Amino acid sequence: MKQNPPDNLEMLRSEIARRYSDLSPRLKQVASYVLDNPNDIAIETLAVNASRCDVQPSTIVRFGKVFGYNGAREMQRLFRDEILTSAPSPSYSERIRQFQARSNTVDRLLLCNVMREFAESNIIALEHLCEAVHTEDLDKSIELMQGAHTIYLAGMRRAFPVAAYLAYSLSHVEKRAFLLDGVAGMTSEQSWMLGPEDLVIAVSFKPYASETLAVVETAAANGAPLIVISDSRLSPVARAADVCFEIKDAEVRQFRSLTASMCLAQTLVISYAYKFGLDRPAKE
Amino acid sequence: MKQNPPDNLEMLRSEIARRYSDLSPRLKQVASYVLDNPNDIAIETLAVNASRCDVQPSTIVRFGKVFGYNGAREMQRLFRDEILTSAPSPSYSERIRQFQARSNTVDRLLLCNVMREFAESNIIALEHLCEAVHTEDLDKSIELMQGAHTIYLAGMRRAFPVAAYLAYSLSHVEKRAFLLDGVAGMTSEQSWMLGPEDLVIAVSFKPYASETLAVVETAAANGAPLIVISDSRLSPVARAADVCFEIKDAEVRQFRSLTASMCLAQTLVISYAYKFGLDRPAKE
DNA sequence: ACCCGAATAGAAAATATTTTCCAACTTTTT
DNA sequence: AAAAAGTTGGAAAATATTTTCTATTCGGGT
Repeated sequence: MKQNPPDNLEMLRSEIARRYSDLSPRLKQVASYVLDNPNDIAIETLAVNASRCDVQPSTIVRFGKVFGYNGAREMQRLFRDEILTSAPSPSYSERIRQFQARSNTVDRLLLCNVMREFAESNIIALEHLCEAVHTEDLDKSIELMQGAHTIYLAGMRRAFPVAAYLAYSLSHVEKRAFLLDGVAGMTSEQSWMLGPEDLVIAVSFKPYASETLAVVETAAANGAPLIVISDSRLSPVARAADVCFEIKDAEVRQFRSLTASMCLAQTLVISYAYKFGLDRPAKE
Repeated sequence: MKQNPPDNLEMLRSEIARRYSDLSPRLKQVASYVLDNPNDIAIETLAVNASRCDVQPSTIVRFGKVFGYNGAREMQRLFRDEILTSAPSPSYSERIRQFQARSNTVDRLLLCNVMREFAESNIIALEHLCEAVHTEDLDKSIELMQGAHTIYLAGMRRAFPVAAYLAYSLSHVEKRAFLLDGVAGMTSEQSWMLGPEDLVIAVSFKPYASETLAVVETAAANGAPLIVISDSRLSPVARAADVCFEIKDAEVRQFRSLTASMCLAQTLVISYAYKFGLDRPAKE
């Protein structure tokens, strides 16, 4: 038995490729299956995988031992970790944790470090955003935006800048947009008029503002379509949404940023502008 | 027990969201864990997942049953299938190559590509930000912020979200902050009072808003310190600034984003909060 | 054709994981 | 304040999965 089994997938894969020709026939069968179907190895049981490559379960165990592991399970762990750390959704919280562990070792009060820390957290959030947002949701949103006579934007407190940005940039692509800003406490006066031909985009994060919630409820009651941008699909505002974007924005030392939300807002507006045929949206 | 448990992940996820508020406390814990960590549910064992969301294994089984399955295993199957079908797992480099090939030939208007393009531009802008901002400017800004009795924020049009965000987050670190929002065209009424003991932070980009310019001039006339966030040192608002940050934000298809500016804003507030001795800034 | 060592299949044993069940506890109702 | 209904923790039972072990097969060398 080998002393140092490969401890990451990439190493294991090349080791398998390297020794392939020395393997016995059955082990070759296993080898090619393993290389071709890493996800199946990660997820299915030994028995299932065995029958898929037409081999006994024990053969896979032997295969694992040949490459230095104590059994098939130990080898499977590598494939599982690969999914957890990289693939589709590189567990956002995990990456944040790793990043924070790193940035703890440096003097955190040096100003340029604070800046760097922010920038990097925001970058991670942006990378995550691309993976987390479903194309269908974007599609549906654009469709709703096209169909709307007027788009009403709701967002208080931390979400306010996002709503404001949406209102601003929508008017710049020549879409009637109206910010329910609650000036003079007139949110309800501003929102009673919205109807099925309109659209509400509500932005709301953790301590969900009651005004925003009220707008959402009015929208639902009046039959107005609703797009929600929030931090969880479990938020009270997400309930009645036709489309709900769940945004995990960067958090640095208890402070959440808006980068990812703003990026989504931008994407919505520009996609709308292009799809609507404005090849060159009005210069902002 | 329900007759038709959701038979694909997306359905299950929205069902969980829909019924969230009716669930018991422990089941809520499980619900948010499940929505946030689909991959862990797919791969780790019940016991591991249970301890991750601080619950007994049996609670997860109950959770599955509440949603109509015969047990946790049956629900887990959905998460596993998602991984198996969504990632047609050829080797990683292979996938990258495929993606690039696709995105070069394919309609660049495909929505996910628009999103990716934005995210990437913003990432580049953030990376640039770290290099472009001088530590001395940050230092000096923090000092000015500390010295100020009240901080006035000015920003119209595209810059408005940044100013709004600053106003919001400054009040959350217990700094008197006041947004000169121009409601009712009262900018000048709002700004005559600012004096040398205060501080103005003005945010302004290309077609420089006259209101912002007016605020800047009032500040200069009244001897109030001034920090400017703008897209050029040569902008009219930058003239009288004590500190001027020159921000090159991402531009995608004629549209400028605010990511870098927002990131700088965040940095200013947090740095201030920490330097000022609030080891734990008020939760936002 | 026979022997020998390596490779293999398959069943049995060991281990791990999930599910069930019930007593204890909490919350709500009366 | 007591009873009822619902929720929870935890241990025991059931199930599934992996690993070990041995008899058998296979293939090359004599």
